[in-house]
Amino acid sequence: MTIEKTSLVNIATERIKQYIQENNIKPNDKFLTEKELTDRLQVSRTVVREALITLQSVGILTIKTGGGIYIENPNLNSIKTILKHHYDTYGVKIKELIETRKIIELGTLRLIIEKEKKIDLTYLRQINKDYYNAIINKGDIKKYDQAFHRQLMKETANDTFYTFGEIIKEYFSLVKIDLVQQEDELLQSYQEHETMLEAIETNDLTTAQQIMTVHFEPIFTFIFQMEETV
Amino acid sequence: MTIEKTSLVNIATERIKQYIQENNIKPNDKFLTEKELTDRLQVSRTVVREALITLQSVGILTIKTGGGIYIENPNLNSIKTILKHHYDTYGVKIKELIETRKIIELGTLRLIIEKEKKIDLTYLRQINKDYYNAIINKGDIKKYDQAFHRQLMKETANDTFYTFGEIIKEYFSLVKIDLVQQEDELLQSYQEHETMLEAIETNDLTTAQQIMTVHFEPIFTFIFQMEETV
DNA sequence: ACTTATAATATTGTCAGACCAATTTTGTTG
DNA sequence: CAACAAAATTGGTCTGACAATATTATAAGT
Repeated sequence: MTIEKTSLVNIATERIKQYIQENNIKPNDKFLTEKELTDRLQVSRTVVREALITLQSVGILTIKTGGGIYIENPNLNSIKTILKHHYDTYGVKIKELIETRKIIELGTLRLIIEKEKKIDLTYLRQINKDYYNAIINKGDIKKYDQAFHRQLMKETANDTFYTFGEIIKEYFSLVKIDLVQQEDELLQSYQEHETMLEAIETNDLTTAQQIMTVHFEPIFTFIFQMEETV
Repeated sequence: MTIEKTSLVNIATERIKQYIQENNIKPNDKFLTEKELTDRLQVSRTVVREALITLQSVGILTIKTGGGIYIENPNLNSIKTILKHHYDTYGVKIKELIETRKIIELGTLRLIIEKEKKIDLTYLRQINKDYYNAIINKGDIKKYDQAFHRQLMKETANDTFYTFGEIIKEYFSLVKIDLVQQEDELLQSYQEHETMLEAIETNDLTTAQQIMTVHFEPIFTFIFQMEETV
């Protein structure tokens, strides 16, 4: 497919990846040392090191000074790092990002409701109650709002979707939007959460998505105003 | 946030990234040479090289043998590479991936229809016509089907969404699904495309999404059968 | 026997210098 | 001016050395 320019580092990198897969080496396992790799691959330590650094930077393994090399956990942190640089360097159109986020949230509702299995609404209601208390007591509002939406995504019982959702949320969080909301607006937000849960309970996708759309409106309004003033 | 263990390579990597951003160096621009970097950063060539390789592996720059170092285009190919390894090593639940894909496609329709601006339906109809001909003449069916869905995503006029969609599609393409469809099924697929375009034309989101759901049914059926036989 | 402190060893981090390979630049020639 | 050749530039790989850190082995004390 892609025409890879052959270099010893590239070859070494591929062979190491292959070795990890074929030998079914698990995350957190200790990997071979640099010396063992130079012996096996018959290349210089320079080449081995550059290959290892490449693999480290894409989150496949971690190198611990003096401690050896280990297989990294299959989190997608390296993707987040890439997106962060992408954001810092090229920026992103905030409106586009919010639209994307909205699509994900609407999709979350669809996946939940289309699933047959009933979800744990009690926990979601608990989170929303914490959210309510945070509003009243001037607590960490954002924390519980995020927890609510994250838990919704988890309830899709779709790890793939959840992972992509997390990546987009991470990307989203790079945008610092100071959406100062009054208490009454926040309470309405709390109420929308509640209504959404009811809609989920009755498998009413249309209503749930409608509420979610409303839920996103303040932020769209905010962006619209920002773009106007500029 | 993250506690970075200080190493010269890490420092060099960060400083190079910073340099790129501060000096507003554009993609495809020629960057400093290894020598210039060793002079500026006052570290050995080894450290500079390892930093450069790190940055290359996350798609920030490319190193051309003998030709110098260049700023990479802001594509997200490195993310695709990471996902590919992730897929090869840990696999993915196909059903989850298809669900995710479906959410994206449904979101595509929403974004298009919620936009005020009219889209270029002529081009989409042309692609679908090519799709039709491919079916009749036993041509490259998949190609035109993919082109159709990609063009739809483009019409959202949301680069961020499009990019994420492409990443998911790329991830999706790793799964080799041999969905052997008969000519009549393919023709129905063609017809669904056509109906979708009509729904878009009349801003009928509900119908458009309904057709898209139907459009995905054969593949879900296929997966369901596969899971049953196992 | 068990813990703790210390020494020895292993492993990664950085450096310097050399030579090779690919590319670019320069110079020469027609 | 164009085409080719030579030289210079630039990245690719190797070797050997020493430093910094982590791990392991050893010895001492209870």
